[in-house]
Amino acid sequence: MEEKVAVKKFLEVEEKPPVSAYDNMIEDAPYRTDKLGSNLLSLNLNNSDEQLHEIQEQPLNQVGLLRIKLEEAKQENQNLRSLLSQISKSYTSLQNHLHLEVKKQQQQQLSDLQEDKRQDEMEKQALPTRQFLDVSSDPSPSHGNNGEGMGSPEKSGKRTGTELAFGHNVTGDDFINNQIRPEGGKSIEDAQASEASCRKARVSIRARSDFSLMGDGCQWRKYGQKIAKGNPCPRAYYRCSMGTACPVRKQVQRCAKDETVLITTYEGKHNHPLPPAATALASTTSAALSMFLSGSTTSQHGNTALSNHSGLFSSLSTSASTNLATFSPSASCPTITLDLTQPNPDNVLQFQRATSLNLSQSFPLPLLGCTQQSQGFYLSSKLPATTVPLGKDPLVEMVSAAIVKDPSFKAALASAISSFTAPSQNINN
DNA sequence: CGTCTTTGACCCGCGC
DNA sequence: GCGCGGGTCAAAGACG
Repeated sequence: MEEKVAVKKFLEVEEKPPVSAYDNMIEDAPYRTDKLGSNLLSLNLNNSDEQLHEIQEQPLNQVGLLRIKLEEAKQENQNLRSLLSQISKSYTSLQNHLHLEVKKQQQQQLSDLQEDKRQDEMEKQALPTRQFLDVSSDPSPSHGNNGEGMGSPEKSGKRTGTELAFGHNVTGDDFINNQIRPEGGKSIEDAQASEASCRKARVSIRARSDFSLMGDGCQWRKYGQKIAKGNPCPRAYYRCSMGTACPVRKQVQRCAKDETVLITTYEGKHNHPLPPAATALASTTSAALSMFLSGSTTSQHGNTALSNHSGLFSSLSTSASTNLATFSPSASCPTITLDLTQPNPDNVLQFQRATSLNLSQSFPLPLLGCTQQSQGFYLSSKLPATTVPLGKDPLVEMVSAAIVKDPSFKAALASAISSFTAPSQNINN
């Protein structure tokens, strides 16, 4: 009887349906691990002769059924063990790889900085001539004639993307302002407009889900619902209810073409601390948006920062070509759409690489209130080649500590990730 | 009784 | 100016 319960309990863990592609993956892993661990333990404990004898006294069909289930559980147990050892191996090799790449990256950054310094010095030497040319061709007040000397007023404007990228105290808004400022008389208005658009910018996530809401770690209060034109499915409006007067809103709507696809659009900036699950999502989405914003700004203005982001941007652009991430820079409200309905894991990883790169290399844009640079999905065989050292991020630190401490957590995490990378298989089952 | 959801009314921006 | 559509408000009802 106890064994029956144990088997049922064990299977219960596997039956727990994934809520959505994005749904509290990390949050869920410890739960699954705990459950799996305790269930495996109880299975082992119950697998005694005494228990078997007890089972033999039961009607034949029940015993047979239980035996089959027990065999299944044993098989599952074995699978988990092999998975665990496999993951341990990959983890070790990944860690080594990461250390190597981090070292490489640091050396690269150092040489880049030296190169920038050299270029700056050369530009300073050439400046008198250029300034003369600029005054005749460009009436912008920011170029000379402002009585603040040659170098100083341009210092903020002339900061290269590289300098900004490694200035850790630079906010997203500062970054954008700094990028725009050197562009002449309209710079301040441009910066303000950019700031406003940034505040209004939206991140839209498409994910397959049978549920009417995507679990994102935040608490939401519904304040309206509307049938939008061209879509029979109603659009629901939610406001964040975690903080007092938090300005963050989200819209949830099913896709008109495919009702299994849930489109969640976030707008605004949280004014309160977020739970880890929400932080991970917020950082991922804001990183994607910030990259697109910086990419579009730089491409418009032809700033030097482009060279530093081109890799990231092209990487995301490639994603865009596979419909993973698209950007609609509508004048009032730029929106980035992250499509998590694509089953190809390469796409997911590609985006992952781009976002983590951007987060670590450029700046933490707190669009959705992410003040920590926590990336949710770091464990993959295609780990980004260039990231901040593991351990700078509290969440990453926590996860890696958990991995080291508790091997079963690793297995649970792996299964969570595999369910994430193959959403079409798992979510709808 | 407090909190949350529902839903019709209202506001506002945009295009014609 | 008018109509349309998206977004928000707020009263009423549901629920625990």
